Amino acid sequence: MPSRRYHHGDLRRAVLDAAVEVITEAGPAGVSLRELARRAGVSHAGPIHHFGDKAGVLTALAAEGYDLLAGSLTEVRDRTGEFVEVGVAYVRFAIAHRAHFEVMFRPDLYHADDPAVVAASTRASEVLTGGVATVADRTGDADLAVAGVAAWSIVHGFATLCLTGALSPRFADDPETTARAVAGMLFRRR
Amino acid sequence: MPSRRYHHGDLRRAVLDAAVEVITEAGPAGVSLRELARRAGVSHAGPIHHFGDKAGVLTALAAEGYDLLAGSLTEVRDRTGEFVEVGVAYVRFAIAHRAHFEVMFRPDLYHADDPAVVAASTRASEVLTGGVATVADRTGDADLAVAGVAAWSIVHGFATLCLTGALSPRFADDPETTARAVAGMLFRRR
DNA sequence: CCGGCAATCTTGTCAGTGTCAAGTTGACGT
DNA sequence: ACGTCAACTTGACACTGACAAGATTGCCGG
Repeated sequence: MPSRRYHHGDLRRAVLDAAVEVITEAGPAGVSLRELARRAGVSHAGPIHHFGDKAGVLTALAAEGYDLLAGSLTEVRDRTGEFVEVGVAYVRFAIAHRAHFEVMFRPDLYHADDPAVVAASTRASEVLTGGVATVADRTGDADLAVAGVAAWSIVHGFATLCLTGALSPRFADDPETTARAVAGMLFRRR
Repeated sequence: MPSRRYHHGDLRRAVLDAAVEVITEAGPAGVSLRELARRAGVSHAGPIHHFGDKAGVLTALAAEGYDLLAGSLTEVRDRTGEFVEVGVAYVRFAIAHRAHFEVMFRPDLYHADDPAVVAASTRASEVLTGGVATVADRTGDADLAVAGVAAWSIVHGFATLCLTGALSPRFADDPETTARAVAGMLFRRR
């Protein structure tokens, strides 16, 4: 068994997977290029060829995260047609893909101006802020754009508070249900 | 002028101030103990005596941040009596004390179980979640605790999105006004 | 006044890290 | 067979966090 072939095969993916592992275990601050290389079974400078530098690894992870998020939100919107469920899906994504999420909103860790990242993040935010038009604001006269920001804010804030452990266990233990209740306070379907 | 006395005078404060500077310039990831020591004008191991380790510096910063936040929220609540303004104050704090705020909600960067931190953070969250009782939920029948989480979520989310640069300039340029509108969508005074 | 003493800061050192330059391997087209 | 180029290795350098040991200083009791 060639446990150490010269060419890895898919080092790029292996490094990203290792990054997810490490971040899950120790947070984004615990990531080191050399550790990722070790887990992927290559020499310490192997990953550089694929990502340029450390920030490049996290850039790829952020782009992948925004892509997954946009896809997930779109799917839920098209399947359920209920805007509140899109918000719940946002929270579900943050918890299921915690490592990605924790990197995505730390622009100081990666190259935030990367085209792939901005494209994917724009796509995700548009599903959220745009979908607002499909529900009734409970006052009926609010600015739709402001409502979009409000929707994004409330689900993003809830997700962040969940992940940082700021919420009491009563809410953190069943985040999806809590998220539905919280999001429902802001919007409700017609 | 003794530009380099052996005893600094208030190294602790100088290091914390330097940390705020660095974080403002390069984010929490750009902080290095040695750089802080350099800016404070002491040798590379000077700060360790006061903070134990690098995480200790950020722990002190987080505790200070939660303290400032709790004080600010309490002051606004007592002065204005309007809950929405407490939310606006939360956002104002995040922007005015960006460096503190960016550390506070990254528990992987510091000793999150530090007594001073948990005490101050509890104090701050209680002002927010507790103040909900003073306003009317617009449906009139929601769980107050859930409403507290919603309030915290929406202002925290908005603050975070502002700081990460995720919002369009139209909203990011006057965050306080936008925050008032966003918070007003969730609650309004009786 | 003065002698220790503890807090404060320095110096030296170590393993670990990010990044670059140069070399090595191997696959693939011609 | 041969060149070529991407993928990876090896080696090096400056920087970092952490620790140990030493130097300096303010201070407090006598």
